[in-house]
Amino acid sequence: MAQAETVGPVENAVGYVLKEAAVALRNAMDLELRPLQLTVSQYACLELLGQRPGMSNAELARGAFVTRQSMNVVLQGLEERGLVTRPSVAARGRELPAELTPAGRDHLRAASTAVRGVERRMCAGLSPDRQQELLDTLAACVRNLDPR
Amino acid sequence: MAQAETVGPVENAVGYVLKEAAVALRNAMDLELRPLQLTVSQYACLELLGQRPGMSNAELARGAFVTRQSMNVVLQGLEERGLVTRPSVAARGRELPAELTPAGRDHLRAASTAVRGVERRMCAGLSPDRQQELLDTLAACVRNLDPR
DNA sequence: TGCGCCATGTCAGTATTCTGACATAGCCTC
DNA sequence: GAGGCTATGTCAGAATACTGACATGGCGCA
Repeated sequence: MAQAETVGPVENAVGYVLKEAAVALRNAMDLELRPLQLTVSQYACLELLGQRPGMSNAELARGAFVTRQSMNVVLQGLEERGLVTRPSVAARGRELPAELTPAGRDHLRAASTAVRGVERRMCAGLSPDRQQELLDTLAACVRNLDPR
Repeated sequence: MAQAETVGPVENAVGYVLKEAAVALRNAMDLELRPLQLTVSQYACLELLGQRPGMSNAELARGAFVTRQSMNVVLQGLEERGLVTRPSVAARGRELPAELTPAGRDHLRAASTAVRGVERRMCAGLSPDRQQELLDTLAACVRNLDPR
């Protein structure tokens, strides 16, 4: 729309569009998860536990890109609702391996379907090759930023 | 690494990697902007104003993907530090067009350089064509999610 | 064995952002 | 001109995530 000025409009900056896409995805997910009474963070926690039961709080935090403290709040909420269980005492070290309850698995199944629908909608019109390249390119960006 | 289970590991989901990249970028930007005493939101506000002076609070909020209330807090902080000015009364309607002060322009120049360095690092090893395709693909994702 | 080092869980406080609500100004239609 | 509609700025409150700090458990090395 507008002509490039000194350095170019923000709309053409990779970082800007990346942020825009992430926000759009989050909003769309939030909308779909609201009927299930789940926040995006809570869903992320359930999904991670569904794919790898027994993850500790710290592992879940790293997997969901939040701090241990934040993830602990999420876990407490899920525990109170009976979707997740954690042993009260650590069997080894200090880690408390979390697991889904049957109710948690049910919730996850519905949430996972909803989220997968959002992803499908987001990638509509993109060929499998193009989707794979998006995945690879984003992974390369992460690697490039990771070291420092 | 791990074998695909029922639906595949999260690491292969577009949404997951998108979030990962957005977080990595935000952290990297935060690290570069910290010496300048700027948060990412504050930088976004300055950058938008630098490219289009006179934007209102609501316009800036949309441009930075936050609410009007959040952007207002950001603007107040920048105003107190003398980086941004706003008229005390609206000349037309209720909009208060914001503009950079000379000090704001100086800050923006330094911040912009730093952020551009981060983007360059993020896209290191990606051909111009690949960068453009990333931009286009992300824009397509945004469009696909936007309607609803 | 003893020590330093790192990771984990947790407590407390802070910061940032959001949702909800309200009054007001411009615009459009009747 | 009157009324509805939308957009804007703003106030208040809640939710969420963060930083800082601490004690504890496992691990490696002298």
